[in-house]
Amino acid sequence: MPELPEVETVRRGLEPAMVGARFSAVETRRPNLRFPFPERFADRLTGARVNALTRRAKFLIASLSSGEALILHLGMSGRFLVETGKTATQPGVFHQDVGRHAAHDHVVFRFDGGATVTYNDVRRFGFMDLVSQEGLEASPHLSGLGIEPLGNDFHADALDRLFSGRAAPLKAALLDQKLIAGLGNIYVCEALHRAGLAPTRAAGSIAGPGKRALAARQALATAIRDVLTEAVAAGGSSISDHARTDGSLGYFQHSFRAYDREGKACTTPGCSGTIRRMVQSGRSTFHCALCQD
DNA sequence: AAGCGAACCTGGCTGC
DNA sequence: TGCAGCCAGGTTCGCT
Repeated sequence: MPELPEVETVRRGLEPAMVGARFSAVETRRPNLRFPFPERFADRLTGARVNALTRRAKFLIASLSSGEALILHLGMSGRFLVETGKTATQPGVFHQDVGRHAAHDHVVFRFDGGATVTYNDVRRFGFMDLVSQEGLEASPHLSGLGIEPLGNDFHADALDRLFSGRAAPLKAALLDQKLIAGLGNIYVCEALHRAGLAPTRAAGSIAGPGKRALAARQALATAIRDVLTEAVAAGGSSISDHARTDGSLGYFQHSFRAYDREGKACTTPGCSGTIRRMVQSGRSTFHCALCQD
């Protein structure tokens, strides 16, 4: 499910229920997700108040009154459901379509105001960790992350610096969280299509002093920022698993120009090409061979 | 060092 | 209807 726009959508959904609230009870229904839960996970959370809920790349970070920070990652299929005290008796879309969801409810956070936040993750690639707030930036999960693509430091010059000398294809370089943190398969495909750049092109080819390289990295920086901003505004993309915290669906998938459009006409104005699917480093790449080069 | 493929895990869809 | 095979938003590990 979740790339940056989906994680940001989840953050905005969790914020009103969690920030300012105190954990009254925490229930883990299995010993691990992708990794084991940290020692005394429920005990360390219970009684702590959430001071802030922020996002770094695809990570959610809850700053706690205990001095610790709760790090959350949704993996491929992680989702949260918020039930406020008032509507707790009203089943949401989230649990409506079968028991499959309840079967994969792995963690339940209860808050003193009566709200419940349930974490559901079919494939269990997500994880949760607790670290001290002082050690947050240096923690193994966050320390190696690259720049935020929606941050002020992200622009064509940053791409020049990051991609210089890189032989890896643009697709792989953009997926590398150590360079730019937050993009995933969908938005890399979409950004490259918007920028008119072939996914197979060497990342280093858009670095350096040439005019064409400069134009290419400016186009790419703009495309990345635009597609992420539009996707956040749409509440993310709902392919199969992603849902917002109230169970409703994001709708950016209706705006895809390349991803999952194999065989369909390219939508670039004036282009008569067709979207093709190829595999790069084990992931599907969707692109137009005519207008991306 | 960088880059690629496999592994982690479950479920949905396609095709025989 | 059943079953095998492929595919899925991410990250990490191990082998070139």
